[in-house]
Amino acid sequence: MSSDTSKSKSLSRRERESARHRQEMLDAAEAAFSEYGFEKARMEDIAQRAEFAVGTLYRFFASKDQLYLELLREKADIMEKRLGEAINAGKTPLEKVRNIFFTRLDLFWDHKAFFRLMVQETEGSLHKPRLCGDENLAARYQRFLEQLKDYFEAGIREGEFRDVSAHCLLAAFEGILRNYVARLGYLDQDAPRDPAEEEAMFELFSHGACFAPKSQ
Amino acid sequence: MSSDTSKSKSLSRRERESARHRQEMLDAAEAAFSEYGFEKARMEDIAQRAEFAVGTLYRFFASKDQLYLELLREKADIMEKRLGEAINAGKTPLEKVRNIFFTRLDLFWDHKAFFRLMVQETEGSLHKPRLCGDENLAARYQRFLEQLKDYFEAGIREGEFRDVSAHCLLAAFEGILRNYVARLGYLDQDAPRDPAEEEAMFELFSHGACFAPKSQ
Amino acid sequence: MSSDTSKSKSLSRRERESARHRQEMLDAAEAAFSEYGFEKARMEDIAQRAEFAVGTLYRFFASKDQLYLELLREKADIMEKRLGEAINAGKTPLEKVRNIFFTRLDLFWDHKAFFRLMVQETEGSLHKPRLCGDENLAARYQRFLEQLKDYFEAGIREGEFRDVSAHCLLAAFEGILRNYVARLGYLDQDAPRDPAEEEAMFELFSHGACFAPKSQ
Amino acid sequence: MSSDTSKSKSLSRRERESARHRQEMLDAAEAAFSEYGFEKARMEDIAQRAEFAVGTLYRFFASKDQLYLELLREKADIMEKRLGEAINAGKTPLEKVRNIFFTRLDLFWDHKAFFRLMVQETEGSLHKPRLCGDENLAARYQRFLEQLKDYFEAGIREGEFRDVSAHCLLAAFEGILRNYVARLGYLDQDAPRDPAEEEAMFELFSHGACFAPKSQ
DNA sequence: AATGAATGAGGCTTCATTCAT
DNA sequence: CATGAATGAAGCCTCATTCAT
Repeated sequence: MSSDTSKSKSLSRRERESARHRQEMLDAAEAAFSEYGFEKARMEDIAQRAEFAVGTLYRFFASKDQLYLELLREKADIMEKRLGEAINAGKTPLEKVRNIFFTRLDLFWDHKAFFRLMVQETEGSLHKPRLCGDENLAARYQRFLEQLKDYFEAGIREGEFRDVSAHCLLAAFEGILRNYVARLGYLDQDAPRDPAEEEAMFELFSHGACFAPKSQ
Repeated sequence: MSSDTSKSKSLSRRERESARHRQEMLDAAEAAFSEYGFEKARMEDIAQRAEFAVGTLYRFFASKDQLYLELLREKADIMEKRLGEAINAGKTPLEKVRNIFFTRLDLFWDHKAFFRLMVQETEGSLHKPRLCGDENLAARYQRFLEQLKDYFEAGIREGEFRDVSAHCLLAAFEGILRNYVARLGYLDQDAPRDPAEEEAMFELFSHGACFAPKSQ
Repeated sequence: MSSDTSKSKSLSRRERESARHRQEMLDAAEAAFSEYGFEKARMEDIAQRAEFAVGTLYRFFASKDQLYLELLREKADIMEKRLGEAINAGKTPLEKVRNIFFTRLDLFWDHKAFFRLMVQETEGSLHKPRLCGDENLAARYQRFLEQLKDYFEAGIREGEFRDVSAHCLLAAFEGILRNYVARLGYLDQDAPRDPAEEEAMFELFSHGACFAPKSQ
Repeated sequence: MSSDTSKSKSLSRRERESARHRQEMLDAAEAAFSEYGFEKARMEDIAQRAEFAVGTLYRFFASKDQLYLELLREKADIMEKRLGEAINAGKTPLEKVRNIFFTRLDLFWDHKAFFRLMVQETEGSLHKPRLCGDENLAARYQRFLEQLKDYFEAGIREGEFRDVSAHCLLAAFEGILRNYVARLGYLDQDAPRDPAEEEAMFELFSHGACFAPKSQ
């Protein structure tokens, strides 16, 4: 990854340019897909945003599908990395879960366009062929969910979570988080970030909407 | 709403046939859109499922967009009606909210294909032109959300809900419900209905994932 | 094939039209491919010649390749049929060979455009993927050549042909015939049919360019 | 024709390099065109085979068409030269014809890839614009055929050939030769050279497939 | 001269929509 | 009303050619 120190400079002028262009295309694609959705976004839209000709896109990505896939992969890598760190930073399961919650919100604010895209395309589409590349993104998300479920299970054993089936916890967690993000990405598009609200959402996840029942 | 008793009898042979055909087309459209998504579903797919010719579709619906819209409108009407009844059946805000939760689950199990469709197309797409017909479905959903928010606000005043901002309550509620439904519609497609699980989800909404803090 | 006498008339209006249109497209394709070659002929050229829109071609043929293939198949069927009859009409191997020679010339004059096409595309291209459909046309031609070779072998045994290896006879025969046809199809495009010349060509095949060596 | 001895020495280092590169490109083009055919061969294919960049091809050849043309010209020069020598080496018309036959076979075995190309592209394509450069290759081949025809005419006058119209002799000769070569270039691609077979083919040209008729 | 990234016209194909029967 | 063949605009992709380095 960062191992070409000496020679990289000789090969680099071109290579760096190339990498930058590739990134510009991915960014343009992110914007276009996010705005129009995968189907409606035209390769020419993307090319124009990236300020390249259509043909140039095809020097970097074999097809529209492939471009989409690489975009997802790139983002997934970033998120997996940051989430991994966040998870490690938490000691107890609850801490881990909490870190996941807020890190995903951080990620949302850093990659808003991409989350719009995810919301549009991911929700029920994880099993769509388009999203199933070699390293299957759906599977990646599934794996992440499994991991998350493990924390819930651990948390239950350790008495941090109530004794509800872990996959219900998971569903509630994901639901609250994803819906909150979807709302911010669409309906309240221009609302600024509001830490208090975020805290409230997590609080709702942990303690619910109602007052605690008497005995317990 | 329901019946035009007097006039229907004179024209009815024809009218009833026509209405039946129209319904068959809507059903076919529901199935096709749900399976392929809006963009990928072809008018011919729909025609075939409905056992009509393509041209015939156009006698009933001006365009693919319009067909989609009318499908959504039809379903929205059904849901609005049943939800209205459920709401009326509840006395307190909490009861209303609870009824909404379970009635929407009932609706999911009665209109699975349609919910798949909603999950695919709705989440972030409510503002998409396609969905914005004359009577704006997005607006309808918004109106429903406003109403729901009112119940939360009332519930807060009446001490049934904790004193969290109503729109956070709303977001948590919608998130948990929608995500649960999305999961059932996609990942666990063949799982049978599980009332205990549904109850658990609602319980998570009301009392959260963690044990109640001591003092409160 | 010819079994739908009674009912065919009711279904036919459309079906016959359809068959006619299909044939018009095949004819247009024959002309276009023959004039420009497969690669350079555009689907739009074909559509224009057939006086249809491009899209209409695709109701009948799945792709340009497929259209080409069906064209070849259609012609191959015609030729196989007529050649079969010609072969049967000959008693001795020599007669069969002679009949093949002249029937192929008949076929040339009846399907000039197609022969131009064959000359362009067939010569060395029989093994090209494009030409290899389900019923492999290259294989069909090969099979025909095998059959022809059998007649040469039989003719050798029966003393009608000189004792040269049959595949050399075959090569000479095909060479003379195909080259003659190629010439007529291209260089002397407007020359009228000349039976004397045809006879001379066959005579050259049978007795060669030089006078017979003395003793033999 | 052959050498610019004086001037070549001053510029030669560069010039020789340049000439060598040009030749490498022509060879690469020969290979690519021969394998894929003119249309399907990409300039990049050629560049890669030649181990140059695409742009460099354009320093030597103005266009793909031009490159093709120059390739043909180069080969045509070689062949014309060798055929000229072969012709001169023959005393009588028959000897000349015989020499042409075998020299063209020699040329085939020395330039197999090119003959594959010829077979693919030449047969009926001599009148194609692509092949019609300034010095019109079709015309060159025509001129050669005219010359060949002259030998046949002379041979007829001198009693070496039977009294058939010279252009029929020509057609038979070319047909046998070209078809034999096409066969070797495609179907029996890996067959080794077989002098006996070659002799048999020429023998078939001269004395035909059948036994001589009694009286003559 | 050499490079190879960038260009963009042009081809194939799809599919919503129309219309003659 | 029903039909389904026909239409043609629009999208994806390829590749000959150019040009800044």
